[in-house]
Amino acid sequence: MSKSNNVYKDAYNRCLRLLDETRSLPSEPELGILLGVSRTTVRSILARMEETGLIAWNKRAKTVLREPGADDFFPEEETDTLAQIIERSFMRRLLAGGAEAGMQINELELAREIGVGTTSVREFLIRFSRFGLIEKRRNSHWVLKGFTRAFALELTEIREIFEMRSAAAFAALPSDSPVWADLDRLEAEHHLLASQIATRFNEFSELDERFHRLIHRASHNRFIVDFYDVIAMIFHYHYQWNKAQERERNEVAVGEHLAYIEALKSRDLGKVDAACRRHLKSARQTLLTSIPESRLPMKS
Amino acid sequence: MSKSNNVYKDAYNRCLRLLDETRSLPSEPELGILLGVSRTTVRSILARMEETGLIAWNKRAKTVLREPGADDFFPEEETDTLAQIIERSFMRRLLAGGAEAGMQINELELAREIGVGTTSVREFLIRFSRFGLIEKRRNSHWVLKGFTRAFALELTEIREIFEMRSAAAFAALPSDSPVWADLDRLEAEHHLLASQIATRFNEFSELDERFHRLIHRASHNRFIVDFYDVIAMIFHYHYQWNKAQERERNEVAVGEHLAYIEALKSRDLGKVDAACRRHLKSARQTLLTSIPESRLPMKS
DNA sequence: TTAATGTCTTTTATCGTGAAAAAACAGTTT
DNA sequence: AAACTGTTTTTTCACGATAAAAGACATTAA
Repeated sequence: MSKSNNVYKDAYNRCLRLLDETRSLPSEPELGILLGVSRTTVRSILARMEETGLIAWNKRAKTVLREPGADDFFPEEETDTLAQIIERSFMRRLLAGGAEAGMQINELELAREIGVGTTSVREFLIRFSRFGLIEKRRNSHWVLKGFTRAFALELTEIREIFEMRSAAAFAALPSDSPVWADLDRLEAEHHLLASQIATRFNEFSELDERFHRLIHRASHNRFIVDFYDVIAMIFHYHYQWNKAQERERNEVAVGEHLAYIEALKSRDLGKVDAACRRHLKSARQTLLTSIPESRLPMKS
Repeated sequence: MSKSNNVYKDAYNRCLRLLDETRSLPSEPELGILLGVSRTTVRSILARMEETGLIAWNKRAKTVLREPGADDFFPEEETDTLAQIIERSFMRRLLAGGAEAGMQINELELAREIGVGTTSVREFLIRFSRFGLIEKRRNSHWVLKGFTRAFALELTEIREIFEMRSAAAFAALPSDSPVWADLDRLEAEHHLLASQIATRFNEFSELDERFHRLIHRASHNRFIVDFYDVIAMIFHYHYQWNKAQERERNEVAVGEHLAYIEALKSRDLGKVDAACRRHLKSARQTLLTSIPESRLPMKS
């Protein structure tokens, strides 16, 4: 097996959902843009839809024949990228404990264990290395640096520097900038979530990321924007891993975000500074408490 | 051809230089540590040295028979890593002009042009992407963002934030920290270089990097330390590219470094701040003047 | 009994290959 | 003519294979 057709499968599933809404599908190029894939993939999708009797396809005419059922969809797990599969698998091992700092990472073993080629694992590790959790020994193995207290502190230190700057830049944006409308929209979403926090608390994670990314974008600095990838990745797995008091934590965070948004809208730099600082401090605290007391570092 | 033996060749060359200094070589493991390679490679080196009559090798006895001549060395270009070759080639194209922002990068074409496999090019591009000069379109090609004025400004903005912090942390280090000795050594090297600036000005680049890395290490933050890789990479090629007033520029920079070192040693945060700021400002200026006026950005 | 050498095994670095997906080209329809 | 469909070419993605290099194990010398 050379390359999985997950792009096709994922796009196919998304296309199925489109079928509910219309009587006939748009042109091939239009569908390509809609689904974010090439026309080649669109045509494969259409071909299968015709085969399974979902649509009648003749040149421009693509008429919907029936509503898609549950079996028409490809299984979720077949729509993931190899990179996603490897990352998930790797992070599970990393967070599941037994991953001592200083431990060496074996490409071949990882590849075999996950059931993929070594090239994909190598490429993943190279991409992943920018998160600061692993390091390469020249001409030799990778070394795990570990998800330690030190890591969390270094990460949050930079995060705080960057976010304070971005927040200040955000507040200084002219009032006709479109970001204010984005902020209003996010504020409304926060209010909505706050009112339904008891049942929807687990949706905060995604809102959190969108909110902070909006702020970081105001820095107009690619290094600051890109650094948020590190934070997002860590928080993503952290949220999945640490479910203790999740509801309470998220409720507090929503409140902090609302105060932060309020401060931004006031454009008062002092207030922005204070609100931002308060939120970042509690975010750091949350992250730190989830990290087990570090064992003694190994001799390298 | 599957893998070049540049590790062996490079280590061989370095080992030849060792031959001048002694009558007999140390044990295999010791040599391995000295050269930074495995014993397997050491044995290949010894085998060849025996073959070419450089040494007599019998178990522990490795006696030098003759001084190595110029032809004993492997050609310099055969000792480079593939990664280095690709990087150089890529940077040449990037800096040689004709590399408009927005242009797409073709892995296959690059690989063919350099004469290497696509895997190596892919891995290079992934590693290189953290420098912020290129970006990947999902499931598709890479896009060149260009070595523009905006890039230089974003880079220097972060550099300045990080270095000011690191410098302050450095100055706060206890006097029994070994870094002060390192600083003294670097200061002496600066003085020496200053006195011979007319002929050795091109050696500044390397000294510059060592000096700044020493300071950044005081931050004890892997993200700050790692970020210096971006700066080092840019300055490395910048130094090679922009030879205008090289001597003058470096002479000024050496002076600034010496003032900066002086300030650090005084441990006076105000002085450190001022000296650091002055140097970073002129470094930014130097970088900016070397970038051609940016053309209008392309429509994406 | 420690530390070296000699030998064998495992892992990394790199390539060529082939399927998936994108992109380019050519011919049609409106 | 503009936008679409049909067809062909090119590029990306991922694999298995192989030489270089590292590492582990067994043996021998000091």
